[in-house]
Amino acid sequence: MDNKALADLLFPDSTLTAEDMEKRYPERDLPEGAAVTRIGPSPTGFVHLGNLYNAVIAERIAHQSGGVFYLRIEDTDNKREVEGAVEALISAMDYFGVHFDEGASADGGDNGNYGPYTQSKRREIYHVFAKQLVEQGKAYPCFLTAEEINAIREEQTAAKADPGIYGKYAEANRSLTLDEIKANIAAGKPWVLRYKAEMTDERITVEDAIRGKIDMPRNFMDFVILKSDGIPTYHFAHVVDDHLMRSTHVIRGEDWLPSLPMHVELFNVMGWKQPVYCHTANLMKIDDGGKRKLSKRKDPELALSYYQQEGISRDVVWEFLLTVLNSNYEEWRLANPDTPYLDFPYSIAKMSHSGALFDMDKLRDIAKETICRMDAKTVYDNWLGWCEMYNEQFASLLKKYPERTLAALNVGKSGKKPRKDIETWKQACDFMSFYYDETFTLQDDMNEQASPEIQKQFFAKYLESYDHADDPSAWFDKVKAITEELGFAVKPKDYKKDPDSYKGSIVHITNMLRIALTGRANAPDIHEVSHVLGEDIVRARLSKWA
RNA sequence: GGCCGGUUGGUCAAGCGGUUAAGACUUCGGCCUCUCACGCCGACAACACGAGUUCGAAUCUCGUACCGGUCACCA
Repeated sequence: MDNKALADLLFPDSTLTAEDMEKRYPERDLPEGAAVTRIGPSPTGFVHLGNLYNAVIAERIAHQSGGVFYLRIEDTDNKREVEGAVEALISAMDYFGVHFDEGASADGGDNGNYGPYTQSKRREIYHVFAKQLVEQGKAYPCFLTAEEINAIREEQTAAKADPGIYGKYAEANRSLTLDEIKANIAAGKPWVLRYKAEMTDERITVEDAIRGKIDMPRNFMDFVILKSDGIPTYHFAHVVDDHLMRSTHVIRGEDWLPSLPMHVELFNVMGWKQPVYCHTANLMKIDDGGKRKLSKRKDPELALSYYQQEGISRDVVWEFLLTVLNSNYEEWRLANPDTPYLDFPYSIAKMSHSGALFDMDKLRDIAKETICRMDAKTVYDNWLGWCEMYNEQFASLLKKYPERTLAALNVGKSGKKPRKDIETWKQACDFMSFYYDETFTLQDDMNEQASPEIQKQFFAKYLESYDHADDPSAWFDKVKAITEELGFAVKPKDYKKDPDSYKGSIVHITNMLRIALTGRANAPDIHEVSHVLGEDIVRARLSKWA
């Protein structure tokens, strides 16, 4: 077989050479140890937590080492493509604070010198190397139809052989003569380009940065490298792109592990240096008592859009991901409560090998903890940012009452034991609603605290003696005085011991105040809340009951 | 089924041949307290199983079981 002639027949338009490519995409000029990483999502329109999970790892590895982190769109499967998916992806990544140094951009353009960063635009690049493989006798056109392949598979299944095109099953197409191939092509028969593998029972070992040594059988499959439309499969595109874009580390889910031998094979035959592979564990979820991979159909919390809609802060998601990703993150966080998470020395070696269950309780705890550590202004800005997207009414309230809101966000923040009231921006809108007349609602029943007559008496007396300038202890002394006057126990314990001697306890009295002021019996400190609201609102809300 | 990966409390996990087997979340008690939240104290609860190596194994080896992934002209 004249390989050169075959290559020209198959790729008549491909005139560039591998050397041209090497020149066009030279080694990157980076300091020693700088990592080049990427994410390579396919634009299906659904951005999920796993995308972010791997993105965070790749971003950390690159930026922590002073390297480059880029975005490559892997759209070699046009059947799955969804319009607007790239924009959605970039904006989601942006929302969660993952920024690319180079790569595809939302407007369809490119950023950086190693592009195009969209695989569908790299056709001629792949063809250069595909042609080279044909010339070297390492690849051949295959005219097998889907039916023929199915028949082979059935035969293999019956014989308990490995399914696939290899060895004797590949013979028919491997041994086609140049003339036969010419005739097939002239007849318009579609063909794919297959890698010509050696039948072997050798094994390969790969040093995975997360899992350590991995021992696998060497590839013996004649896998497809170019589909009949001339577009490469993932395997071929991955190897060509990561070489040419000079990736040093490939971070991807563990579901790629089984195809690793193909990639190793390609890197070897091309004579290229393998990147460091980092196969991450998949996030799992409990379902019917069993563990399973998170699925986009069944698990809404898998979609990144879920976190945006719920108003789960970017920082919360990072904190959560980092605790899941790096086993020593929590420890570090405890020791460095005020250090930004980007200062955490992330390490691949500390990653878990097994799939972590997605734990909503843990996320909620991290959320409270994280937001609690933010100062009021940061909370305000983040919250407002979310409201502008998802809750216009609240956005306008926050903008109308910035000072009151800031003061409200500072309630219970001083001291060693700050309150942890806010989990999500959505829930914040609910929790904080009583600070604004526009959203104030009565949620608890005043009559559960005392009879209407006592309510009237109490509020009248309270208003009468109310001095907005009182400090907390002066204020509370007055409350106690009224409590006693009305025949209520000043000490809750006294009432508990001897309920018949009192009409109630001070708890009932203060709860009335809370309900009048906040609409609910459970709320932050009354004195503090009163001062956030201001004297006018306090008197207005209380007067209704007097 | 073949290949690959994984297996420490309910969940996430530390552990790297000698530990009373950390810690966090959850749950449940209790304390603090004008409610709630916070905080504090405490409790429950784990090395999948079986061999082997070793004076000694959660840690090393082998096997078994279970869970997961993957076997496309999808990524």
